[in-house]
Amino acid sequence: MGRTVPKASRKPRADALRNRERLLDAAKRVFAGGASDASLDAVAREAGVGIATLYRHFPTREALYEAVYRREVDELVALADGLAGVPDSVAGLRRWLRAMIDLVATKKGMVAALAISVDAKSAVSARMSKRLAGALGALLDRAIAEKRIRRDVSGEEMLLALVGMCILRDQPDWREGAVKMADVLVDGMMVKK
Amino acid sequence: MGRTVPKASRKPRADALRNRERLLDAAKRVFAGGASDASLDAVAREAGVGIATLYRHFPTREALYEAVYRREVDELVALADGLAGVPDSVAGLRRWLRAMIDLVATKKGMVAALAISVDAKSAVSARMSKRLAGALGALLDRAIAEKRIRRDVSGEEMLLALVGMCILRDQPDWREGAVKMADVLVDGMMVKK
DNA sequence: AAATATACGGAGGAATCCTCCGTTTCACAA
DNA sequence: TTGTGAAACGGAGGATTCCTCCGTATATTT
Repeated sequence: MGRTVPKASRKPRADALRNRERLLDAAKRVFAGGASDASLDAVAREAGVGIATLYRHFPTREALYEAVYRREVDELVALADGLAGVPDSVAGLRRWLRAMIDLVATKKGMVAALAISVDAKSAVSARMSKRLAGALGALLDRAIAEKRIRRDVSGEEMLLALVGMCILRDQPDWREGAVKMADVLVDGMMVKK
Repeated sequence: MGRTVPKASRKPRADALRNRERLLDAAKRVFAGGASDASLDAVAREAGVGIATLYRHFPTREALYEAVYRREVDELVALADGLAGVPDSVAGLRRWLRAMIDLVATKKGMVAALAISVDAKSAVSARMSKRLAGALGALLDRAIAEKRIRRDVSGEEMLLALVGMCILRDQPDWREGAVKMADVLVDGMMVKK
């Protein structure tokens, strides 16, 4: 019996925090161009840190992705919150989709991360897409409540379609096409009147 | 100057043909469940053939994909030809999209193959998506000519969107969602009247 | 300063990719 | 048939990446 709580856990070590930051910076740098399939060894090397240290901080590739892109996901979620107050719900929806595409356009690595997060066995960063789907779902729900769009498309479905549309393509004209298709998607969801 | 054609090229060797077949069969079997990232060593092993033989017949992973899925692509192209004669052009379009999704639903490995074919540096099986985009483009063009859908979406763009929407997802309800989104896409493309 | 919990680095086994090269087999002609 | 050279074969092995194990080093606490 006695203390099932082992210890009053001490303060985290300074070198651990420092290395975590270094790894995140290195990962951002390495994933920047969309090379999200870069070797983790390379990331560790770039960070000037042993490979074991990387794995200790981020047990899986997805965990690293999640940490790297958490901030951007946060931003998108916040944006959705902000857009909830906009008068025109459909316009808000369109704006959010555009923001999502924009972000993806700059952080191409994130798309792959998202894809992996959805693509099977990744319970870890599935949370990332869950949150995005939730944010998008809220926007959809509002437009649905106003009877402006059909009600049988979930945030998750829409997000998958959007991400899917972005995931391919390396060409420069990439963004425009994605925006266009996103708009088409919204057009298709609007109830005819 | 006689024969610029070097030789009256002899008949291909029997063992070469046999091994090619074996490799294709093995690949079909191995890729069946969508495990299109299976190791090529495994495919060679399954075929009971040396790894070098695999690489000799299919220099790249994409070349193997293309060979495996050529038949299905042929079918879709043929279907598009057939649907060109259907009275309702938009209905034909919808039917083709559905067929594409159906095929993908059974041969999940093909999606990954397609994705890879689009995803950068794969000149080899880019042909596969080119042909599909062409087939789809023809259907679109017809509907455009009849002024039934907007004219600024290309076959390639639409295919990318569709494939993207399919590429994620492992859940059983997968197909229905994809069909729904494809319909939404078409709805969004129809000119309002 | 000593104790100890915590973190570090890198060696190294396993898997995969792909090439090189010596050996074997087949198609064709004599 | 049999000989011969072109064509195909197999698998060893170097390179890369993944991930774990474990001995060493260091920060925090007493």
